[in-house]
Amino acid sequence: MTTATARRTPADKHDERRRALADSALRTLGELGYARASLREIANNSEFSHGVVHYYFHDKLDLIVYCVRQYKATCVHRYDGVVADATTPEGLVAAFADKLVETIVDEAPMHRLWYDLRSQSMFEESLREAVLQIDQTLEDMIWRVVGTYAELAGREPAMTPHVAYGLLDGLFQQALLGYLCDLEGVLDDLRAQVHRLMPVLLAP
Amino acid sequence: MTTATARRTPADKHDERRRALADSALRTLGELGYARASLREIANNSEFSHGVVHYYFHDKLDLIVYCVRQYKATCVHRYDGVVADATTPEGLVAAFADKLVETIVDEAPMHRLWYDLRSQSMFEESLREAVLQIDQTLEDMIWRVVGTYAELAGREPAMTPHVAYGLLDGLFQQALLGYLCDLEGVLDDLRAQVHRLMPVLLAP
Amino acid sequence: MTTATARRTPADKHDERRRALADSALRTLGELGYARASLREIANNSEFSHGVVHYYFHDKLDLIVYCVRQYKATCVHRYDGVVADATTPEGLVAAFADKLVETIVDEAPMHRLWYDLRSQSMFEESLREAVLQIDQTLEDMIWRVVGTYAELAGREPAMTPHVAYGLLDGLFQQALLGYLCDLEGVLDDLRAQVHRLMPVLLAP
Amino acid sequence: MTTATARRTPADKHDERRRALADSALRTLGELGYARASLREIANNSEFSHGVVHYYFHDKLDLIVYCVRQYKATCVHRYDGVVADATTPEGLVAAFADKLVETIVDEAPMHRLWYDLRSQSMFEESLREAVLQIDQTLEDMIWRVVGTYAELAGREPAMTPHVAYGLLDGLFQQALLGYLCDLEGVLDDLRAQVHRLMPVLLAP
DNA sequence: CATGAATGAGCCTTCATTCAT
DNA sequence: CATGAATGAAGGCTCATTCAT
Repeated sequence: MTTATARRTPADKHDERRRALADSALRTLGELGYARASLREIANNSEFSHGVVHYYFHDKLDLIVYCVRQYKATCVHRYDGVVADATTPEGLVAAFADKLVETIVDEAPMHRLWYDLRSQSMFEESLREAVLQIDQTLEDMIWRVVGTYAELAGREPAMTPHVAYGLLDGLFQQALLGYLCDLEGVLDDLRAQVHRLMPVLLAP
Repeated sequence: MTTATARRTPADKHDERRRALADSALRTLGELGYARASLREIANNSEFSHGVVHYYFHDKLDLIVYCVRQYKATCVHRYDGVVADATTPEGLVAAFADKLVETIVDEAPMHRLWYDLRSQSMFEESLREAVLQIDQTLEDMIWRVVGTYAELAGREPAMTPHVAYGLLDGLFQQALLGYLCDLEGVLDDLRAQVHRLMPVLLAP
Repeated sequence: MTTATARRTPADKHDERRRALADSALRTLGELGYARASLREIANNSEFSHGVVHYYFHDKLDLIVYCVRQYKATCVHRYDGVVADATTPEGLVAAFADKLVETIVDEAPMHRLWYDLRSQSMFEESLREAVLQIDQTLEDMIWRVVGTYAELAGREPAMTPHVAYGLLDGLFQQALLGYLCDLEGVLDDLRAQVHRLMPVLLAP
Repeated sequence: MTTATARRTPADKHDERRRALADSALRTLGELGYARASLREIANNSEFSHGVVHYYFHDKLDLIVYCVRQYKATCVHRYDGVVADATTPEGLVAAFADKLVETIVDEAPMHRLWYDLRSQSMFEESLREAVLQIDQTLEDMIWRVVGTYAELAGREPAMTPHVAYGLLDGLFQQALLGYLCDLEGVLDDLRAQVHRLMPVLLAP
């Protein structure tokens, strides 16, 4: 029987280290982007030594994919509360839009890192599998929101999950870019856009 | 009298050279992306020497911005024919959707380069001005399509140019990624999605 | 007979061009020093084209030597007035010290260029002849001051021209360095030092 | 118990490496001067690889400043023996003059490197602090000689440390230049000049 | 004569990766 | 296991010099 105080297996420790390393690396990666973040810089900004990175990750690609996967794994639950707490379609839309705006403000570096990675995957074959997987979980996440919205509204979604995700992601990306460029009003615009878009996603 | 074949001014030659250099560079850039395409590689894949790149461009950023601007300057007229030739709203949508699919097939490397550049601009301040400008011209381009579509349909657009562009760009990006990942049916899907989305862009 | 309006010979024009080019180059050279001043930069900061430099000068060394020679040729007469106008030994010393201070303020870039060149000559064989020649003319210049001073004082110099030049140049160089480093009081110090040193140069 | 042969700390090893690297670099630097000595060449002329130079030094400036500082740190004790062993003023002067001549012969490359660096500092702001510091230690060194000389002679110095250093440095520099130019008699001249100059540095 | 386009060697620096300790 | 020293390829960029026009 495994008790709470049982000695962790080496494999556990290995995984834990990877997680901690990735957590730390995400800060640097989000700040500099994939190409500009050197492994040395990543190690320097962490509590780990330079060599340990290659001990726990095969190479830079391996590290970044792990990092983004780990980050997106938490992302995927960002709207769980929104979905769970919603009682009216309007309320859900409002909470969802607020959450979108909030995450742009709070986690802009993480989001731009994701878009960076997705862009790189268009060039780098070896990134594609991970990117496609992550994109799918994001699509699922969005679809949970849209599905709940449809239910609460008593209507049917008018589009596939893929389209719903594509549309919202396009809007989100534009807003993120605008936010990073210090453009005025992009966050309020995003909120308003989501309010107007959501009803359109449902069949009349 | 100055004929069309009159001696070109030195400034003209200089511009012409930049254009030729950029044309050539776009091939390598589209193949490798911004970070992986070294100026040496770009020069090697062209008829120019290594030094000439620095003779005509101040630095790598200058080159890539010029390249993408030049490419996007032609992009911007891609749908001019679609708009000019359209006689019915359905015809315009069909032609527009076809053109979107066509450019994914024909110019995928250029499109991923653009998304790469836009992602990098989220990290690199110095890219932002150019990216914002280009994004604006693309938005205008899309708006000419939507505006004409509304006119032919005798209805009003239901959203701002910015939103229309954001939505379509989101779809386009997903399709491009799917295409590059050899996913089945993404092109047909894109076509279908556009057919379904366009009416939604108009007020009832 | 050669009139004032006679056509200049090609050789004259050639020399004139060299002079003009050198005059212009001195500005850039004095600003950046030998190693950092590129021929392109020198040409850009002049009214001449890039290629013309190699037309009138064999290479960079040739140019800089010509430049410094030309500058030092005028330097050499800097104290002519001091010498000619002096009526008392004290007056000469005062005027000489003032002139030394003045030239540090007015022509610091030229002086540091000279010291740069002289340092480089310690490494670069091909500079030595020119440097030695210029040093000799400077020594002669200093000696004219010291000689006149001795005459006015009715005493004999107590040291060779070489030593007199070495001592004064050492002081001057320290003052120049201090001046360029924005050290306080270096100019007044130099003046005072010269006042105290000059009598020492004469036999009791 | 920690013995003298105890394991050196990593920091010690790091410093030791820097010292060894600098020692090696000084050879190339003294041969070619600052501008002409590339880091590649410096590495090639050492037992170290190219990359290691950048591992231990931040950049080229960092390296050269460290090198010259290290060299001058030993310089500064060159006349300690002269000062310690002197029993008569004449004896001190003779030993001092001999030592000056000796170091020109033995370490001309190092000395010209110093003058190169000092000249460059007139152009390059970032060198000034180090140059000023080194100059000060040299001034102190000279002053220890002059002070002892005054004591032995039972007289007072007639000038400030700064002036004494300036004068002697001027002479030394001329002698170094002459020596490097293979001029005849410069070393004997220097010796004689120092013999004549030293008494002048003292008040009557 | 004069221009400035073109060359290509070479410079400083960065970096992922390897490996002895 | 972990460290950080070491490597060497590669990158962006500068520049003196050459040469066709």
